[in-house]
Parts: sequence; C-alpha cells; structure tokens
Amino acid sequence: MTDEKTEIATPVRAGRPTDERKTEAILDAAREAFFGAGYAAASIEGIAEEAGVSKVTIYKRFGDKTGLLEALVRRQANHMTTTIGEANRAAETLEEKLVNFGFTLMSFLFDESHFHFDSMLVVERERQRDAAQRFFEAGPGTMRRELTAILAEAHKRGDVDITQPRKAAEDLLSLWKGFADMELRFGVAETPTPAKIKKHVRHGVEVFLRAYRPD
Amino acid sequence: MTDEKTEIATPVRAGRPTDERKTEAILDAAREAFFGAGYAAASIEGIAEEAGVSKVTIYKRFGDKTGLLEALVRRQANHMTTTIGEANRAAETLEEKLVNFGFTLMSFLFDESHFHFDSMLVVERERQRDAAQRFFEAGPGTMRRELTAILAEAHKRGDVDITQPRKAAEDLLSLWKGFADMELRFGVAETPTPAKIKKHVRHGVEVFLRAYRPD
DNA sequence: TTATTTGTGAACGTCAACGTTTAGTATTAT
DNA sequence: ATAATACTAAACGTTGACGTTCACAAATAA
Repeated sequence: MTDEKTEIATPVRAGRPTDERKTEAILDAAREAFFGAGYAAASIEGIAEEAGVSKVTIYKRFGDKTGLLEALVRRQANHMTTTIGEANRAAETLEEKLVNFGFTLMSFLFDESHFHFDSMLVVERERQRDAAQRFFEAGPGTMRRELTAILAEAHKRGDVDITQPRKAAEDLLSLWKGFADMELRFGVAETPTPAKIKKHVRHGVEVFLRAYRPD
Repeated sequence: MTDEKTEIATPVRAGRPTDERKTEAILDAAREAFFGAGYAAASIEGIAEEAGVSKVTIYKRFGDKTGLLEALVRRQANHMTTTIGEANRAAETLEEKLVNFGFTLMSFLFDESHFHFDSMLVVERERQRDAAQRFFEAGPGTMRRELTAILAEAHKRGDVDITQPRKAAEDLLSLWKGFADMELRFGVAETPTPAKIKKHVRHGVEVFLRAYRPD
C-alpha cells in the first residue's frame, strides 16, 4: 500500500479541481439573498451574479434551490455551534460568567446576518421542518442546555436558589433576548452596538440574580 | 333636511352595493396565504379562490398586492389594539392584575394567525417599513406603554421597587414572551394551550415580582 | 500532449403569477 | 323598465424564475 501516506481528505482526481472559494461565495450570496428577500423571493440567477458564478455551477453543487437552502442552514448552524462553544468561558464570579455567556450569545443573535436568517427560517419552517429543528438544536437548544448546567452548578454552590434550572435558564435567555428583539424585528430600532448589548445583558443578569438570590 | 335621520355611514348610491362580507373573506384568505407561505409566495389567484371571489374583485378593492397587504396590516393592527384594550382590567392584587394582563396578551401573541403574521412582517419589513412600524405601535408599543403605567403606579403604592418602569415593563414582557416563542418559531413546539399560557404567565409574574420586590 | 473534470455563457422550454381587458351577469335605486 | 354599480369567468400579454442543455474554455493529472 503505497498510498499509506495520503491523508483521508485527498481525492487526487484528475481534471480541474473544484474551487472551494466559489462554494463559499455562493453560500454568502445565498445568505444575503435569502435573508433580505425571503426564500421564495430570492432568485438563483441573482445569487449566481452576486457570487460571480455561473448559474449552472450552483445547480451542479447544490442540486436545486432547497438543496442550497439546506446547505446554508447547515453552515449557519455550524457557525452557531462554534460560537456558542466560545461563549462558555470560565470567570471569577457567577455574575461575570453569566455576563460573558450572554454577551457572546447576544452579539451573535443580534448580528444582522443571523437575525435575518432566523426570520426567514420561521416563514419557511413548514417546508423546511427538518432544517428548522436542526437549527434550533444547534442554536437555542444548545444554549439552554449549557446555561442550565451553569445554573445547576451555581445552585449547588449556594450562589443562587434555583430548583428548576431549565426553567430559570429560559427566564434568563428571555430577559436577554427581550424587547430589543421585538424592536429590531419590526424595524423600529437599529442593530444594537456591542456596548448596548453588554449593558442590556448586564441588566438581564442583575434582574435574574435578584429574582433567584438565595434566602 | 329630510335626510337628518340617515346615519353618517350611508352612501345611498345607485347600483349593486358592495358586499362587505367579500372584503372580509378576502382579508381572511389573504391572512392565511400570507402567513402560511409568506408574502412573495402567496398568490392572488389562490387567495381569490380561497375567498370564493373573482380575482378582479381583489384588484378593484385593493389595487394591487401591496395594497392588499397594507389593508391586512391595518385590520390586524386594529384587532390587536382592541384586544389590548381589554387586557387592562381592574383586579384586586397587583399580581392578579399582571397575570390578567399577561394572559390576554400572550393568548393573542401565541394565536396561530397572529403568530404567522408577525413572522411574515419581519421578512417584509424592508419593503413595508411603514406598515411594520405602525404594527409595532399598535401592538408591542402600546403594550409597553400600558404596562409601564401599571408598574409606575404600583411603585407609588409601594408594592414594588421600580425606578425605571419602562425598562421593568420590557423585562416582564420579555419573561412572558420568553422561550416558548423561540420554540414555536422553530417549529419544535405546538401552539400552547390556554392553561399552559396561564401557567407560563404566572411564572413570569412570580420571577418578576421577586426581582422587583421592595426592601 | 491527452484525458478528465470544473466552470461559463447563452439559449431554451416550462410554468406560475401579476395585472388587464372584455363581454356578460347580478343586484340595486329611481 | 332603466340606469348604475358590483361582480364573474375567461382569455390575454408580460415578466421573472426554475431548471436543463450544449458547445466551449480553463485547469489539472498522467
């Protein structure tokens, strides 16, 4: 076996190799198009032009329009998973830890591109039920799980008085997401700055800790 | 003036009168179509058929597709305004009052038809900026104003310790809307029953009052 | 160089939807 | 009865988008 040295991910096929940058460009363009206009209103032709790519290339790579959306959802979900992985950092106090967690999370959720994505997926969830649920699992579902663990541990240490950590995690997530989300969704407010997000997250943590303080 | 008896809203024109039930039927059908499929994907032909009405009638009444959407937004906003009017009922304790308010509100927000409407509007808010903002004013905006007033008054009476009633109102609204909203939006949960809504609202009020109790 | 694969551009067929027109029917006031 | 208005069905022109096909250019391994 002389091929022993070749890594797993080396196809070594003849002919012109696929340009992965094109794949990324297509997905980027698809994101903008689907987010801005919604799935139905977005056109493959427009996406191709925006990506600087032939329409045929898109069909070769993704099959059809739903295939493109699915690939996009998968990439976006991965992006979210890694982001959340970074959110759960160590910190001195519980308050600090929660603020860190919340800040990373909300920065992501209030990011323009994710925000539109979220909106689109809601409309499309009937036809893309699997995709929507997978996305929930990668995003809010994981968030809830990790936050629940943090709170359960804090309870054990006596920092807070929480008998239903999962419910409490939902409370905190709700406080964070909060009204700013509604304002954004109806277009009455602009995307919040990092400073504003931090302030908002801190406020949420304060209210939360006041409600769940021990004794 | 022999016409003194005639009410203001009597045009008394010759010819066949317009059938208002058709207008309602069209708007109902439009709601279902726009909500289910999104604005772009919904078809006027489909709406006409669903409403049992000729396509031409829709164009006569609403001009074009955006006109139809605008009329729908207006009706939905009115519906919301009246619903919220009923939400602010008197009650013995503050807790009771808040639970009442929240329950009426959340029943409305979690209603299937409103829920989809909300989602659609988000995607369409770029092209329907006025409509979206008007809707926000009629809905969440009014909610926040009324709840702020309730909380400010409760603070005066010493029932709670709230220095920023508007912010606190947003907190409570956030707690109510909460995680159930996310689950619903991603299609991982069904529309909650009234009993579940009430339980959820009560939980929110408890957490809220614990965070903002005096002393 | 040659075989092989990626990618492009342009054209094509198809379809669904918007919005209009037309000829005719239904319903009302006078 | 007549005039006026609401409404319908069917057809039409137009546009835009999906997805395919084909001939050809580009890039690579052998």
